[in-house]
Amino acid sequence: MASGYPFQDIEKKWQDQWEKDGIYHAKDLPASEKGRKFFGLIEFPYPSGDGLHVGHPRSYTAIDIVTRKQRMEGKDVLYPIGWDAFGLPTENYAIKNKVKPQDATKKNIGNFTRQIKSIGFGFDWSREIDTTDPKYFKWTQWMFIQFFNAYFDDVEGRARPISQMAIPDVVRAHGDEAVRQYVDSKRMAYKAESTINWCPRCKIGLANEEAQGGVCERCGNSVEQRKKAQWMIRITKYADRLIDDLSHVDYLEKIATQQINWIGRSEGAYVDFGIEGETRGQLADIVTVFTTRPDTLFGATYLVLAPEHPLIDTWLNEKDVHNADEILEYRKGTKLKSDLQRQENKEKTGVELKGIKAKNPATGELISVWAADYVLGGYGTGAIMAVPAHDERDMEFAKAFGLEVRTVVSEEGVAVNSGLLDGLETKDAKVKMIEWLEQNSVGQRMKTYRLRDWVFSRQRYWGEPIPIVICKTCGYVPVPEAQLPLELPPVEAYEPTDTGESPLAAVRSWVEVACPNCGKSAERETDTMPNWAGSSWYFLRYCDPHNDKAFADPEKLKFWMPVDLYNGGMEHTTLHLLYSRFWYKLLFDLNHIPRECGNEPYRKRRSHAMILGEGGIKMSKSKGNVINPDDMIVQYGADVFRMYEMFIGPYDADAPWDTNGIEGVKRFLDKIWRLAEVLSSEPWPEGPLTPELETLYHQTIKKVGEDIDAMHFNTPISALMILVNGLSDAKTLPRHVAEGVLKLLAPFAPHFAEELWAKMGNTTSIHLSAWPAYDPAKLVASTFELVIQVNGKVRDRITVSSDISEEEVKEKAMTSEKVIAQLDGKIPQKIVYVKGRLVSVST
RNA sequence: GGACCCGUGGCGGAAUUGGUAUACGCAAGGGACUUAAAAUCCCUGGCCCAAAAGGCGUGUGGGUUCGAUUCCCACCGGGUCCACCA
Repeated sequence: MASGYPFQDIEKKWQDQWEKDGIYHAKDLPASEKGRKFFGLIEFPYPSGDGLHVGHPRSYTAIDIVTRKQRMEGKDVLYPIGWDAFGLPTENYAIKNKVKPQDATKKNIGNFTRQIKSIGFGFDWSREIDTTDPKYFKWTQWMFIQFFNAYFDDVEGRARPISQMAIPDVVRAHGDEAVRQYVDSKRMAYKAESTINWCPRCKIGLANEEAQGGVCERCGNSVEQRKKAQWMIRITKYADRLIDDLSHVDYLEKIATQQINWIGRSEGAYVDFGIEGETRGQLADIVTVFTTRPDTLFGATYLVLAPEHPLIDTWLNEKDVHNADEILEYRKGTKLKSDLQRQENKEKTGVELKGIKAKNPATGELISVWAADYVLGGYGTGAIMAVPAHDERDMEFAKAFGLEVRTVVSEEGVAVNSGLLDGLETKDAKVKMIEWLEQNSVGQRMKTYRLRDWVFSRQRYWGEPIPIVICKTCGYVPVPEAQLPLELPPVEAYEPTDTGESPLAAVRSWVEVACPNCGKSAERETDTMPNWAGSSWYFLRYCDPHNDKAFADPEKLKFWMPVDLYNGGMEHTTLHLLYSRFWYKLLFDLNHIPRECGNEPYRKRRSHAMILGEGGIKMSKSKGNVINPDDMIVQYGADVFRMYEMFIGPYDADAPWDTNGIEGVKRFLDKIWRLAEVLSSEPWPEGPLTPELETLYHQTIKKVGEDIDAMHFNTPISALMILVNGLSDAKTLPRHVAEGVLKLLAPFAPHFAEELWAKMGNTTSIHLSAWPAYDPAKLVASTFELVIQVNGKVRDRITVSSDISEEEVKEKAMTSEKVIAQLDGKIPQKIVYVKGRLVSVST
């Protein structure tokens, strides 16, 4: 007896049929039809050699369910798929196995494609993209050149073509070279010497976002600080917009919060401290500090500079300091400390810059100046005014070195010992102090950010070549658009170098090139782009993936953008998600994205959680607890696998894999299958449902629909189980109800529902059929169970008519034997009736 | 140290957002069918009590309320992100 769902015979058949009929192909419509579109997006996968993880299908299925429902509700759905295929693991694999990264990528994509297709997602494969395809990265390179050719207009608060930038006369007066340097210093994509995070294991420079906590995001090794000329992108200019525009989009709150924290805006003031040498008197130098508490300036009893602060070099060179040896020694020690060590040991260390004094602009006092590594070179101005009375760290330092502590804010939060500020509350004192600073030209209101510019250079092979030629005469010259894409040359060895030079530098035939501008011999930039480049705009390419005239036709962008629902991992919150929002805004400012698309790429962002191994520990090869999707599909079929991953728990919570749990879902589908066999082997038992089942059916339609919209995927499956359990006892069953159940099931188990749908005689796909509607009038049953509470405890339950009046309810309550027994003669003080639910009697 | 989140049966988890706690599923025990097994079907199932009645129960202790898993306060435990950020 065939007791189960024969998925082997069915799933592949429908996958082929759907592909043949193109039922998942999104149609490009005129922008005026925008109301009909739905763009659902999952983060396109990195095709690693390990193949698909069970975590991938969790989010793909979730968005598959949402988009299938949208399609059944009549929307023109775009649910695309592609490959984010540049990156280190592939390159490392290629090096180890002596194959070309291109070939490894091709093989991995093939494997991922096979796996993903076997799960039956409604992806529009005709729009498949691959970031390593020259036809794709041509546009990544083109965009980089647009950024190179742009500057940020601080007045308008947006990026503009650099050709429109005004050159100050003073610069112009210094000649062409000065103008060129000035222009280069203003570009949105610029090359600059900077201290970067260097991972000695991966042999690569990392962006701050990739080196959080001082360790390499990929390998976990602790990073070193290295000075290197790097291509950077000026994301800091967008800090405010990246924060402020979050209020116009629907992101999970923790995602928005994390981005805001990462950008780290803090408001305060710059304060200038004049420097005096002990022996030489007033010097020309000024140390500018940043503070969020300008109101505590009167309590600033010393100054601290980061050890790498450039003014220290000046004072060393000019012999203004008396203890040069001590200072150099301290600097050396600081350099050796990795970020991790600095975090572990928070004891305050430092050295006084003897011979140097700073003048507190508020008090006129001369205060000592120190170098200490608890002040970071990369944040604010790299120098602080120390107010030990009101800052814990300054206090620790002051204690360690016996420095003066002066209280300037009372415990009630009122300024004291602060001259003009005395008696003011902190908020007002801040305002007044900033006014004073500005009037006396010793400071100004200022915002600072934790966010740094985006380090965009990588010293590896498997990435997009940065399309710049470096010419001795002309400086940085972009590769002409007609010569794009600039492809990677074949290379003998992909190994990264310890010197921090890209493997491309060794390919002289590729590096040496005529300057596109003057024709003289020049060299190509040999750094490549980070893997975040191609993923920063891929959703735009999905709108028009085969265009070879532009990255996308503006008319198509107008129709499809923004993305309606974007799902991805929390780990990308301060990486891909932040970068791509920035990239989009930059293109938007430069008029490459139509106004109609809006200034944010994603309308709604949600996040999946992890699937853990059995027992709740993370799946890993070393623990041997990895579940392979391929095995699950062979054993249970795609639909059971999909449905189990949804049933496993709330979508936004981690959940452990449970082999027994998947059996339960299998039983559920098997049960429907057997039910359908019974129904189709007899004359159809046409006839009405009982009133209870009729109500349950309509309630289930409502619940399944609302839960899908709310991204709750475990509860609608429970609801469907309850409905099917009920219907399996029904004596009669209308055909439209049977079809309705299949439709509700279709987003979750698309092959299964399609097969039974076809068996019922339907000739077009269930996935193109109309989503069932519920009748609000049928949501309420004709009777309900009235709960009667006495003093908050349930004492009786009676079945009553739904249209029972409050008076009748109270009457029933007071005549209940159990209530009478409980009251024991006492007179109720209060009777509360909650309509359709319960009545509460209290004494 | 800061920000945010979470504590419900043996397990994964429900609970209309202040209204019957433990839906649904798993595992377990008992039974039916079977020579037997698998599959399937039926029954039981928070704790205390022999059962009923009753009492106790959503990490702990308080509070608000006719009524609290839900709201407020304190504490305990766990998690995530950030962190010498001035």
